[in-house]
Amino acid sequence: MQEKTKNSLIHFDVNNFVSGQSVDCVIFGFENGELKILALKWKVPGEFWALPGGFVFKDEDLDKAAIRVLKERTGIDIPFLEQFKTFGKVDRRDNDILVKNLKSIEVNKKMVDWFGNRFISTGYLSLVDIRKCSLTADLSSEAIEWFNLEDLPDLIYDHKEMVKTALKYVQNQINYLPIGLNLLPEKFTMKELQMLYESILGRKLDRGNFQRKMLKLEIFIRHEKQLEGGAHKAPYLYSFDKEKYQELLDKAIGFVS
Amino acid sequence: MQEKTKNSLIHFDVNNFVSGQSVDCVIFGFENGELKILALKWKVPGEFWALPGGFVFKDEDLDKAAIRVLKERTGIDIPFLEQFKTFGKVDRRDNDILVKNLKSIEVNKKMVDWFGNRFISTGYLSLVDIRKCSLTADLSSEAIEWFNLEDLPDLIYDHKEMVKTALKYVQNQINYLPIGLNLLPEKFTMKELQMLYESILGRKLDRGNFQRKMLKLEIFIRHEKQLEGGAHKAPYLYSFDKEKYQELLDKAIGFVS
DNA sequence: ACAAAAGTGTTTATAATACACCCATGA
DNA sequence: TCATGGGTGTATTATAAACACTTTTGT
Repeated sequence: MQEKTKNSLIHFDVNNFVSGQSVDCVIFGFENGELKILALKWKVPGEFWALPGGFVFKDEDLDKAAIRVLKERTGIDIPFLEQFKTFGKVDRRDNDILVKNLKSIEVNKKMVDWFGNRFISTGYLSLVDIRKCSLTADLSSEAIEWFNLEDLPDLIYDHKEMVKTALKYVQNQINYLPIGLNLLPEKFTMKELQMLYESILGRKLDRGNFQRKMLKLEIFIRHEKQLEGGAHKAPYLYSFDKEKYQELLDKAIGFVS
Repeated sequence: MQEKTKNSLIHFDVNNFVSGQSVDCVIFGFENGELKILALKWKVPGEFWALPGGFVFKDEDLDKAAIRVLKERTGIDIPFLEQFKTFGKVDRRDNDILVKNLKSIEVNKKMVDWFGNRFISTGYLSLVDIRKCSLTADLSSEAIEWFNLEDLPDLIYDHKEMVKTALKYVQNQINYLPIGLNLLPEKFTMKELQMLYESILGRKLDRGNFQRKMLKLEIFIRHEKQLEGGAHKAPYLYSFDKEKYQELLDKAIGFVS
């Protein structure tokens, strides 16, 4: 894009956007048995981390805006994000940080007005396989990084609250919806799936019971054993039977209604 | 706030509002064993029914706006509404209806622009006791009415979808949260509570099992028998033990997290 | 042979479901 | 007294939870 300037914020035309409305994305990733969250570092002096977020075009569906914004800001290209809550407190944006940000870029009057506005932000979430994501921070970001839940840095505005809410949302969903299709590699062990569940729920589960409960769902295909491994019995490899997985999703959603 | 902006569409000053953002309320009521929904009829030629909705003041939290809008448009004064989803499709508002509405009022340029805008609307819901509600339609409404779910008339825009989504939301919640405190009269029979559940879930439940399941929650106070009644054994009257009810609410919410 | 982790089985407790029985009441 | 609906009991099945036993594998 525009190479001559260091910050892409300067170039966008506020007239193209719905004023006062933004979207923010909570992206959960899973790797090495750990649940992680994606954050961007602002290109301003100081340590300002934020969720990937952005604005909504006037002729764009809100859901579509979330997908586009995520793609633009992180490089992650996924066809669906789940809306989980809209954040509408008047003072949800911290003015000090805002001013700092504005000063760091070549502001014009219109931009100041735009950023000075009160914004209502709709939160979207998704769970992704970290290894399938090639991250590309956009021009307004200095860094992009996966953080473990426990050592997530301070986030600007109410973004920390967004993360908490998103996590609760997923924890709740996990009770009646299958999970893992886009989070785990094609083939995985039951141990890996269990670690995913444990990292989302934040507690240990019984190995035997977990295995039986999962297999009873009948959404798995069992493959040959994996050869590599430690000094122990080699575990089976599974993959999702995508048809049955989708059926279960549909059934569960239908059941709720 | 602004006194004269209070009720009528003609008088309100669009400058006071966040542009492009609205709230709509799905209010469920319960009476005579039937679940009902509140709708307003627009003061325009034709039959245009809509959910009670409105706009958000620039210095007002989104949650607060929903409470105020409901009060202004229906007279219902409740301290809390539950946000369930934000509707952000570009074409969610039907332009024909919109134009009809604009023509029926004394439009000025600013108003036309305002209503011509694309609006993103956040849906809020609540469950209320119909007998405790004294309804007062606002000046922009010709009528206000409770409708049975089955004979709900056509609603404008995407309001029918909002109702469906809200209902699913409540059906889902009922599985892990107690319900009924603000929906039933102070004293009620188990039969009445069961009818409430059945009307929300849309299916019959077993009488004996329902009773036992409820009583095991230990959130009820059992009173003396009701004297009136048909040719049968008089049922017990119950009321909610509000402390324990709240405890259960908190516990369930805490459990999800 | 042994430790480690996988696979599977057993036991117990709890919850869901279906339905049966008796009781109180007004007509 | 009898039909009606209310309160309660029981038997069956399903699910959850805790934990034990056996198997495979590399060292």
